[in-house]
Amino acid sequence: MAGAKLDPIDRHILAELQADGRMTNVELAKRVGISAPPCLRRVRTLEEQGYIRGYHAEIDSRELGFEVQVFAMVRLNSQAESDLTAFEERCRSWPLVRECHMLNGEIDFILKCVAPDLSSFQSFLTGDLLKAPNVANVKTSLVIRGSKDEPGVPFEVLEERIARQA
Amino acid sequence: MAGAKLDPIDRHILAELQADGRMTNVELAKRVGISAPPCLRRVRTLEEQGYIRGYHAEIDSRELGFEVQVFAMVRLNSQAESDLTAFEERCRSWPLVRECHMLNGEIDFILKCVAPDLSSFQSFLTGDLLKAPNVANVKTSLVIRGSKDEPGVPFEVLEERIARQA
DNA sequence: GCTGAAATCGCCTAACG
DNA sequence: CGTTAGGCGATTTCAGC
Repeated sequence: MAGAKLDPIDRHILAELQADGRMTNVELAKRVGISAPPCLRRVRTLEEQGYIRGYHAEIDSRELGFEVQVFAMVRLNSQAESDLTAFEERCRSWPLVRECHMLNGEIDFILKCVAPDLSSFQSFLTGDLLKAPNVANVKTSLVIRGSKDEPGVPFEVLEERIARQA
Repeated sequence: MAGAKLDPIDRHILAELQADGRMTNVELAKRVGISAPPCLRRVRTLEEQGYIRGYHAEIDSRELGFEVQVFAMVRLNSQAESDLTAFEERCRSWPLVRECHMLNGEIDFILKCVAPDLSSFQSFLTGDLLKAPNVANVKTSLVIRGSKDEPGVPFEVLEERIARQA
């Protein structure tokens, strides 16, 4: 099972840093029950091994004037690998597209977009996304309100699974 | 226009902390071109005013054994406000549901879920989500691969807008 | 191997101009 | 906003388990 190479302290460190990524190392060490130096070494190792991909401030995009959030469901004409990667590359170049996921089923890609207002989004939609090569059609849905937003790992589930198999 | 209360240094601080939330204050101060104490004061103010909602380590969920990501499109029978909030509350209680957004159009909610494997997700789907009161139907789409994942604010767009209106 | 203790170094964070 | 300065955290070194 993946993640089993980590001992309980490592998992505790990850959970704490996911909840508060700016915690000082001594505070982190106190919480996970070891002293500061080994705690710091563990954090560095977790970073090097790719368990921690980075640290980010969570910014309120609405406060900064991005009032609109939209999900766009995209269907392509061709699903050849080169066409898929070409579309992915385009998504990476569009700043209003914050996430892009390739899906199975009828929809090829789902995009999470932000925009200052509806008209900005519309001009992106008609001027960029719908004009991109190979795009067959796009269905968009406005986010009325956010109900839950906790990207990351549910450590409760992880611990439960590990406890059960132990 | 929102976000206009912030001067260029504040926006620069936000952009830097979004990119690296664990940067030291002196490093941050150096990058935005002021000395450390006023930089720290600005960060505290941005936190208090809600521009910064928190700091989080970005954890590789696949490395921790969550191999499956799924989008679930949910339609409810009733869209009365009390029924909507009841469903939102349920989503908050399900750890496998990491995001839940209320949408306009045919689909009432879109859920981003993670799970250790397909069978765990299936048991959540049939045992919890589909059995929840008021759920009319659920369409799920597996994430084949992630193409872009940069939650947060596109500061390039923000700066461009501010420059244009100046 | 791992941890923890001590010491150094650098950062944080007041107080003041 | 900058400078100063005292205290605290980060990080290395080294010894012990």
